[in-house]
Amino acid sequence: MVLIIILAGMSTASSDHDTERLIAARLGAGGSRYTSARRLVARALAQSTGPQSATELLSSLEGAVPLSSLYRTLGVLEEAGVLAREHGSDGIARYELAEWLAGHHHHLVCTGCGEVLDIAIDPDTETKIASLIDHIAGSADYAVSGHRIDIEGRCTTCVET
Amino acid sequence: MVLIIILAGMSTASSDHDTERLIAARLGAGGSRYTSARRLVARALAQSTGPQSATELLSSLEGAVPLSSLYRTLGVLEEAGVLAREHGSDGIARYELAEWLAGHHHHLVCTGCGEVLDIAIDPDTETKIASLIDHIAGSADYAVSGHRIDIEGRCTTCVET
DNA sequence: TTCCTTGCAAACGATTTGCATTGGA
DNA sequence: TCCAATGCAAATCGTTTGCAAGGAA
Repeated sequence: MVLIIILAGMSTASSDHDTERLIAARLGAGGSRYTSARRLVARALAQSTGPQSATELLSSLEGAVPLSSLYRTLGVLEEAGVLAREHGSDGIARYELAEWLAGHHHHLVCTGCGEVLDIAIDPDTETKIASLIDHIAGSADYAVSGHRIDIEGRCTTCVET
Repeated sequence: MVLIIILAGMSTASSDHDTERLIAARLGAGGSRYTSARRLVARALAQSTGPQSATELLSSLEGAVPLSSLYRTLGVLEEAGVLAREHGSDGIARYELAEWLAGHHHHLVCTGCGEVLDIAIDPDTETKIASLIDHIAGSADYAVSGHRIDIEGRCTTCVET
């Protein structure tokens, strides 16, 4: 039996605090400040259930960060390795905390509405998959550094239509 | 031992011919014609080693198809299920033959230059991975319909820098 | 004749950038 | 004080669309 866990963001105060400290340090190392706008964006992403687009962040931040600054913030955080950017099937960029902050996980993508959910596969299964993929590294003429698995399907809302 | 095969496009004349016939039928069923522009695009994609962007296609077609028509062609072919569209980490749309034409495969993505290579994992490994992913379907509240695996790494050119 | 298709140019929307202003160490 | 960060407006760039002309059945 394989278990998957829907990740619902950092939940304990201590891990939140930890994350903040790690981000501040990472930014500081690059000569950047952990300003309030950056804090707001990082917190919003730490609490989301999946990658967020700039527009989605804009509305959840309720105008606290103007669009151009939001993009610049996302750029800085990505540059620093705090965020990972990806593009869904709609071509819109979505951001989430990098794996070293959020943990290794995969995505459940709804082919209907485009919603993306973070999922963690149970360690045993993850180990098996990782080992299969590692084997592949041996035969590819590539310096393999990671993998990403998207599972496609329809969410409970979209499966009806 | 796990083998991977870099797919270099349809190579035999018979399978080329087959592919053309299948595409024509698929388009015809939807009331569309398999015109010369569409033929050119489909052929270019059938011969490529990985998904191609509109711009890349534009240059490989050497102006035979103007940009707006190219986009419309890609749209029609995607709509008909002949092509699959995806977005790489750069956010640019890339197209390739749908799996029922090209076969099930995964991608080797260079994190340096963004190049994407189609790879087929040997059937044994693919079966193992597919079965693990199928198991996941059992516990997710999603109607799972497929999966995609991207293996990230650096190609021989980019690994040096 | 009747639709489908094409191609130019204009429109769009997500993202980026120039530049003057603000703010934190 | 000094350099990073901000925010507005304008610019980019991939992509889409309106519309009139061309082409196949």
